Amino acid sequence: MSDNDKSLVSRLRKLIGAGHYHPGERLGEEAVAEQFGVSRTPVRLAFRTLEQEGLLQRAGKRGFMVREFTQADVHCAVEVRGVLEGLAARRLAERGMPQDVAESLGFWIQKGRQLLDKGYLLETDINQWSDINSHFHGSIVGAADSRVVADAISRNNHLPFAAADSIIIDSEDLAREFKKLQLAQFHHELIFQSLKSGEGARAEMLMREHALIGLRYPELLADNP
Amino acid sequence: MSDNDKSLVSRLRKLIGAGHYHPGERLGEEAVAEQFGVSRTPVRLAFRTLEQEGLLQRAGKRGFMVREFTQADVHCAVEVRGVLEGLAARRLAERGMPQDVAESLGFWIQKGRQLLDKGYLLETDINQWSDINSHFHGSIVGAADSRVVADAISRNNHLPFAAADSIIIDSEDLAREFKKLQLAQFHHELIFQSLKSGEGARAEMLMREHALIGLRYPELLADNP
DNA sequence: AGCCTTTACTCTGGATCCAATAACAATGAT
DNA sequence: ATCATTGTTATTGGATCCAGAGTAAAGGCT
Repeated sequence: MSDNDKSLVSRLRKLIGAGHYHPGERLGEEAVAEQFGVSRTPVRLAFRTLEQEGLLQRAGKRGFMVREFTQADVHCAVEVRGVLEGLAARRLAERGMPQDVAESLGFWIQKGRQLLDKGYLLETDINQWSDINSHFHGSIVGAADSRVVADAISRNNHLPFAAADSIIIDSEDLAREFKKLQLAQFHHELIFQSLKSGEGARAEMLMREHALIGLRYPELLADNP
Repeated sequence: MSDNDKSLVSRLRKLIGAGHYHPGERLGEEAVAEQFGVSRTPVRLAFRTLEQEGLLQRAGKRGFMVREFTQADVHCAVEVRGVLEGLAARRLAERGMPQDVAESLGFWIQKGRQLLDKGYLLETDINQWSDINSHFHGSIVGAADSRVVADAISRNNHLPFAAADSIIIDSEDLAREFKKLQLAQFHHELIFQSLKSGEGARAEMLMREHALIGLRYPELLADNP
């Protein structure tokens, strides 16, 4: 086996997220165990974890099935992330942002500017943006200084389409995607500003709106003038 | 064994919540297995589940320990519930409340009125209130019609002090507790009103404020005039 | 005497085995 | 012919076993 080093849960998570198993498909312990060249025991553990994460659900009285996600589910997951990250941002603003956090956020904003300043988007920029974005969001959540909040966010992020760095980039229309990232970058700067000045409510609302960027903005940014 | 019918996770959950195991205490699989008269296998499954729920955390490289919760954690968990139930309420208000939901909420509000109308509180009323309260909150979350939101809330509620029906009632001062429940009832009625008239933002804010009732209100409701 | 090394033992993770139960199929009765 | 009941099979849950890793303890070396 070549990739036994990665944990079974994360491998399964990836496969499910990638749509390798069809929604509603029933997963047998034996079958998966064999497929991964492993015994049933770790598979049983993994199934329970994936159930908790919401990727699997019990199929009647016996076994598990791949959970089906509707467009509405995607929408809700993003909105849940919005309110939770909004809470984190508000906490941070109300507590006052520590110096090192401000520096870190400033750094990632700077990186974002550098990436977008050239005025267009390349395929290779996408991963970089994803990286910048994760760090920006991660810094805020981390600085909110609450394991409870952080856990709630990370549990929600287990849904593959809910995580902050899961903006779907359409490589066919990099021009539109560029506009989207430009807007996201602008959001980041506004959020940073409000955090610095302790505007809790504003930071929260900006964060909530920012979460929706992948959902509702595409049509507004279309090319047709 | 008398109570083998209840699942191991829920039994452990209860024990941990009740403080039967000390925070930071390390739990050995063997020990717990023996204590419950069961083999190590189900205990291993249970431990992973409890870890996901946030009640246990990994103790270094080996085993699990009971997670410690600070006062700040309690506060955050309640606030997390606030924003999530707030989201549920707003969704419900924006979609328009179906007739059956309105009837159900009205019913529980009526029950609450009946309980409190006599003007004082008895020990025996506490469980009744808890029941009414769970149903009220449950109806709203259920009617929000989103498994993703409902799951996020229920995962947060696994923290024993975060659930909506975990208002700590001080039997020593039933007069103050009566004021608290009266206020909670009033919140319920306001929330109901805003839901009916489709005031999403108001419903959300009321729900968020309502969550805090167990945290910050006690001192305000003290007896000293 | 203190620190490092080595060894022994405990504990967890994975594999296999056994029992219980749910799904399925077949046969018989109404 | 259809439904019910019974028997068979497949699959899951629980128990035990084995191996590997981690921790603690003891002994030796500086």
